[in-house]
Order: sequence, then structure tokens, then C-alpha cells
Amino acid sequence: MAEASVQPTRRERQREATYAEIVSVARTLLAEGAELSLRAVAGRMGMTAPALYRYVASYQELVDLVAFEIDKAATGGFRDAAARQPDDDPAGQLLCASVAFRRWALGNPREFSLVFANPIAVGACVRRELLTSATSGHFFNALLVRVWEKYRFPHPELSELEPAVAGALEEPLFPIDLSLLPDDHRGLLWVFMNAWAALYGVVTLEVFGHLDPRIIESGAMFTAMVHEWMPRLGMVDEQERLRALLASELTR
Amino acid sequence: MAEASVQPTRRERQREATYAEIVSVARTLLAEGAELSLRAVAGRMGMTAPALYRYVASYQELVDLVAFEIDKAATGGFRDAAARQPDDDPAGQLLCASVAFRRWALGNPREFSLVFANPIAVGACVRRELLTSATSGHFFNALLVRVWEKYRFPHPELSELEPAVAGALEEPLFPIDLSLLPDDHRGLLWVFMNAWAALYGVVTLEVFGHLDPRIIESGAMFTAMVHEWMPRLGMVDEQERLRALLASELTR
DNA sequence: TCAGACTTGTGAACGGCGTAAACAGTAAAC
DNA sequence: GTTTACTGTTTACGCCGTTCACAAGTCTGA
Repeated sequence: MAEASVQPTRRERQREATYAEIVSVARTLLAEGAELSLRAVAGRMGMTAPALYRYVASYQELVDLVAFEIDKAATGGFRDAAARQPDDDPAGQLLCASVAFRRWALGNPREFSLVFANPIAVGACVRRELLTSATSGHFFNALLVRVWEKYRFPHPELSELEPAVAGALEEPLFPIDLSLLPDDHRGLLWVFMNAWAALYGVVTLEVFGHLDPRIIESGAMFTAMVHEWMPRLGMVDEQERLRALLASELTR
Repeated sequence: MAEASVQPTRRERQREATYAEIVSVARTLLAEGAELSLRAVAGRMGMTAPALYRYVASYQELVDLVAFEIDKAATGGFRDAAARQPDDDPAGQLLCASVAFRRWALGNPREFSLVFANPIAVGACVRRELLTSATSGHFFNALLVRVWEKYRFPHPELSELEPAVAGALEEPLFPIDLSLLPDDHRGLLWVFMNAWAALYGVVTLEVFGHLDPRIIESGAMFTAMVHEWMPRLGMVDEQERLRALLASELTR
């Protein structure tokens, strides 16, 4: 039971490496359209399936792990998309990140399903679940806070909201980065959640094909949703510029 | 190659019955929380798995079949919920149906996933997919048309919409029941689709647990979404009554 | 240094899955 | 009454997650 020393031992490093390779191989597999299975992952690593149980307790744990990693990687992509806009234009950054999110989801439906439409919800594995949407959640939330800092759009006070909501915003279960958010503006989280619901709804609808292909292809519903939300996020004076940016991002 | 005669023969009837039993048993299985599998269905029917291939071409086809049937049954529930409101109150009916939809989804997450978050989207099986959401889609669309007939809320003209959208609305791929909808008000379909996206988004978010449990339990986001949509659907004069109805339906 | 403990892999096995092919019995059609 | 079509079983294949006993290799401490 030796605790980790200051310096990671050779074995610990090896172990970490194999761990990383498992996730990496799993992601590759998934990206190739193959089924994600312990045997397939092990096989591609030149190992047998039971060996993976030295690293992962079950198939579901592998899935959770991969989902988390995928979310992290995808968030990196969103961050890159946002970074193409000047730093003093959080609105433009949010738009670009949202478009990037949609594009990624449509281009990687399997990965999207894994991360955002997992039936993990059912009880137990709450911690893992909340963590899963942590990175992309963090990112979008931080971006929205920056938008608010610039435009100071209105948001409800905790006292105006239902007690259940106020309670949830006061001590959120999600690992939201509260340090970015002034205590007396917790109501912003409610705006964030509603915006997220709108984005999530349209994208999920598109990914799962519950929409006319022509509408998906044109991005019309996504555009309509964003247009509808822009004023609510204080983007009123620059509507034309932002709409143009959105359109150009969509046709990239 | 004898075509079906006027009267169904004994064999045809038997076949139909087994067919129905397959779907029924599959639904039972699903409702019990068990995995849906050919072997399990066959086993419960006192048959062996390969026998099912006389009725169903593949596992996926069984899933599609069951999904369709589940959607039909669930829609029946929504219809019942709507029917508890007077016939001249389509707004109240729509509210009740929406609440019923949400309640069903939260109470039957597996079934909901099967019908509304199926990765069927991927290419090929388009017909089946569109059919799947046909019954509930039909129902909600018809209800919304009736709301419009009463309140005459504004909707965009086809000419105002993007060509891709206009095209999709002119000859929809979805088996929308166009007979209910006057030709010169096709723009209503666009409103319907956006409303559906909002409903779908919130409910899916809740079902998949990407939301604080306290917020799910309180129904706050669902309520907020409905409140936001009511004016857009012309429900302005009766807001108080409808909001009260919504709240009471939620706590049923 | 050498024995013991711990770590990480293999191999075999269990039960379950979807699916294919060959075959048997039974009902319908001529 | 013979032929045909239908509906089921049996057997088998190759996948899956998972368990367990076992073999090596590696680290640890007297």
C-alpha cells in the first residue's frame, strides 16, 4: 500500500501509459465506425480482453472513460474555434464555439451520443455523469460569463426563481467554475442552463435525424435558435455583424 | 404467390397474432427493465431465437418495430391527457399533452431513448425513422394546428424563409397530415418544428440527466420553456389560466 | 542476495448475444 | 394424395463481457 512517491516510479509510468493507450485505441476504434468492445480494444493493443480488467473495472467504466476523454478533446476543438475570434469579442467566440459544437456533433454522431445522450442517467453513476459534461460545460459557461461581463444582459435574481432552482444554483451539483461568476449574479447560471437546453435540443434533434434532411443541411433551425437567443444574451447592437459571422461560420 | 384474399385465412391470422405477440412480449421485456434481445423474446414465447427470423429480418428491425409500437402507445397516452380538457380549449390540450409527453419520457427513459434518441439516423433506414415519429408527430402537429385555428398567431410565410426550409415545408418528407393545414399557411409547420425542438430539447436533457436533479424534479426548465412558448402560440389573453393548468398538471 | 509479495499478463471457460444453414413436421393447394 | 409452402427446431459460428486459475516479471525488504 505504498502511496505515490514524489517521483512516479517506472511501473507507475508504464501503467499510466497503458491506461492512456487503452483510451486512445478505444477512440480510434470508435472513430473508424467500429463497435467499442473490450475485446477489440485489447486485440488492437496486442493483448487479450481479460488483461484490460487490470485497468478498468467493467465495460461501462471504459465507456465512461472514453466519453470523458472525447468530451475533453471536443472541447479543445470548440476552444480553437472560439480562439479564431478576437479576445474582446466573447459574443463572436460563443457563436463560433456553438457552430463548432454543432459541426462536431453532426460529424461524429457516435461520439456525440456517447457523451451527451448516454443512458448513464439512471441512478448510480451520478458523479461520473456530471464530470462527463464538466469540460464542455465549463467551457461554454465560462464563455457565457464573459459575454455577460461585456454586455451585462439582464438575468433573474435567485429570489425570483423557484426555490428548487435557487437551491440548485446556490450549490450546484455540476462542477461549474464558480470562481468566474460573482456571487450576486448566480442567476446567470439559469440563463446559461436555458441557453444550453436550446442548443442541446436543436443539435440533438439534428444528430438523431428527427428533422427534415434539407433543414439539417441548411442549418436553418440552428440559425433560428441562435438568432432567437442573441438578444437575450445582450447581443443587440451588433446583430448584423454577429449574424454575418454566424452565417460565414456555418458555411466554412 | 397467392395475394391476400378478401377474408384472411387461418394461417394469415395466426401469423398476424404471432407477429403481435412478438412486439407485445418485446415491450413487456423492455418495461421490466430487461435487455431487448431476440433470444429473450423468443424464450418468453416458448420458441427459439431463429424462429423469430420468420417474422423479422434482423434484430434492428425488431427494435424499429417495437419503437414504432411504443410511440403509438405513448401517443395514445398523450391523447388521453389532452382529452381531459374541453374540446374548445386546444391550448389547454396542448399543455396537457406536453406534460404527458414529459412525464412519459421521464418515467420510461429506455422507451424514450428507443423512440426519440435512436442512432437510426445514420443513412439507410430513413423511411422507418420518419415513420417512427409519425404518430406522435402527427398528434402534436394536429393539436398545434387547432391551437392556431383558435388564436391565429402569426407565422412566417414560405417566402420569408430560407429556400431550403421553404422547400422542406412545401413537400415534407415527414408524413405530416397536410389535410389539416391550409396550403397558404405552410409556414405554420416551421413554428411547429421549432416548438418541437424546444420541447424535445428540454425533455431529452432531463431524461439523460444532463441537468441538476433538483431542477428536473421541480420541472422548472420545462415550465420556463412552455411559458416562453405560450405567447408565440397566441396564448396571451389566458396566460394565468393556462399557467395554472400547467402547474396543476405537473403536480398530478 | 534471495525469498516473498505484488503486478500484469495469458488461457480456458461460462453464459449470452445475433445470425446462418440444414432439416422436420404440418397445413394448404392442386 | 401428392406436392408445395410455411413455421418451427437443432446445430453451429463468431462475437461479446466477465471470472478464475495460473505463469511470468518486477519490486521490496531482511
